[in-house]
Amino acid sequence: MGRPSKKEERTEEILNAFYRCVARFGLEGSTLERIAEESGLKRSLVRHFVGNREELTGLLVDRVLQQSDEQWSAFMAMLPAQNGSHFLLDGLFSDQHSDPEFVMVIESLIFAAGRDDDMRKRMQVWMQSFTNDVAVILQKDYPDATTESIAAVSYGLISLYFNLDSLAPLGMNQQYRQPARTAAEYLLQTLESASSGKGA
Amino acid sequence: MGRPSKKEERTEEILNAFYRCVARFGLEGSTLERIAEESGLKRSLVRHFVGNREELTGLLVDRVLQQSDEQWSAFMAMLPAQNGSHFLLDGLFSDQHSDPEFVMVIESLIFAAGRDDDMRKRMQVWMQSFTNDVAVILQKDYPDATTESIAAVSYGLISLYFNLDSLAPLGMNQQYRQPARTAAEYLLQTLESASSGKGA
DNA sequence: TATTAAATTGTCATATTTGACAATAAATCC
DNA sequence: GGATTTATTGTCAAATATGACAATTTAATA
Repeated sequence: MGRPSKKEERTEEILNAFYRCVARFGLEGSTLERIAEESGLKRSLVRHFVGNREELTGLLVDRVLQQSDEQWSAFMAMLPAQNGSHFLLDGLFSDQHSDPEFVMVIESLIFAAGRDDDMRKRMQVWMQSFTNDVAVILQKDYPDATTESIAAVSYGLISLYFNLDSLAPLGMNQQYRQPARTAAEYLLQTLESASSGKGA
Repeated sequence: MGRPSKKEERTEEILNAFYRCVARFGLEGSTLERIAEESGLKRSLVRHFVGNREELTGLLVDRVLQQSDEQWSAFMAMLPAQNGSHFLLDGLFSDQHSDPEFVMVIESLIFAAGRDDDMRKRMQVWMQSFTNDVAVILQKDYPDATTESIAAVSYGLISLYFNLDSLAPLGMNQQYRQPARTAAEYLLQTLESASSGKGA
């Protein structure tokens, strides 16, 4: 009995508000006051439902990494059996798929990870698995490529993609997306020429 | 007459302390208290010599960008007439030349630039001229390469370099430096094959 | 030594952020 | 309606960051 709990919905609202705040003000700039205002709730309620600042950020990291994994898994599932590499480029470098809020949140978390051991470990794992997945995709298209070249190109593609994120605060994304994509294609071509097989 | 002014030395000490604080705590985490503690001065003195927070950060940005420009200019001046591209790779991707503190400060400034119009403009100019300089170096070695390919490879090299910075908070630099350099070499090779002339 | 200009110290007021908790209101079940 | 559980509001205290300024000390010169 008793009054029905709104904990789940409220937690959802609060984390969404937190997410938006982090995208705009960074993690440190996202005070409980701001989160409360953004979610339309009183600060006391934010504390009541989610807890203190530490628990709040923990839940946000959970949420962001999980959503990122889900979207990435969905993307991977859509990859064609052959030629997934070029499909990957479309996913990483087309204007349409870019999400400025997500970009800024990830940037904020990476930045904050520098001063938070737990967060750093979790982001490391996240980044590592991302890199590995890309390597697997490449290896499938270029089975004859060496491990080193696959690793280099994987890291290269991810760098080109992430650098668009990193420089996002400077607002030069529009200007840099095309060269980023072209450079990514160059890297892929490197694997083609080295590989004997079925490179696209 | 009167007591001799220590403004210059003190300002120097304070900005150095500020620099170290930003590398460790980020810009927002570098409170006047911390800067004072780090410099061994009272907070009142920090205010006395440098001014309020806004002037302080303005001076720090001056300092960092100027030092960066100086070092970059010095590096450019050392470039050989031919084959500067490979010399560039050594400069960007060798362990020895990496400066973790500088990396973190630049990261902090780029990040903060997202919420500071003046800083953003200054960082844009800085980044732009960096990109241009790289393009000029490449064009000299690969005169037959198209403008697009030069732009793409320039951005690619810079991405590989900067991404090491961006991921620095995750502490994976050691792991990623080698693939970064290999990918950079791949990008250069692309220009070689496209160019008819004197590529190394 | 007296004067002067600057360094240095110390203090007060204010705003912000956060944590803790009491008090009230609302919804559900018996 | 009464009991119970939770949402919701409101308030107080502590910590921190900053700005402003008075008071004192120090080091030069005349």
